[in-house]
Amino acid sequence: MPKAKQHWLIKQEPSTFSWDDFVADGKAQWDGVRNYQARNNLRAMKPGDLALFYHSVTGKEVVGIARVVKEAYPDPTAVEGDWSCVDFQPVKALKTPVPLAAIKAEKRLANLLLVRHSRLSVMPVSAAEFATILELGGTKV
DNA sequence: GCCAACGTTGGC
DNA sequence: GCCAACGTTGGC
Repeated sequence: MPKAKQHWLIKQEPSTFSWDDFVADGKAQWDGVRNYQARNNLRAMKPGDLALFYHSVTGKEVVGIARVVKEAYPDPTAVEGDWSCVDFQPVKALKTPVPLAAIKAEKRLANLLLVRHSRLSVMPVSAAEFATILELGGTKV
């Protein structure tokens, strides 16, 4: 039996790497993570897992869905330390982006780490939370 | 642009 | 091992 898919949320400033850049490239090496908690989350990802793509700072909204295509491997951009990255490819954009304000207003998302721990850049999301955000975004996988 | 929250660093 | 200082992130 295959294990149930895990769900994640990955954050990026669109001025650095936006959803549009991601779609244009067709894939992304998610490198440069320098936070242990975020790194450990990257390492827990399996190919096929789905991740919400969130624009921080400017935008502040979930804009799309990405799929893990390669599990964690050593981050080639790390000059020192023990860091990892994974590869994603875009699945689809949300029909309607889900802004942070809407997430905060939704009771079912009160425990979302994005709200409770706003500085974490890679975080797990429960299947229910994932489904709720897709519902708010008017989108099905 | 400011500030709060958090992680990391370094002195003791 | 504690804690103050500092840097970074991200919401407002």
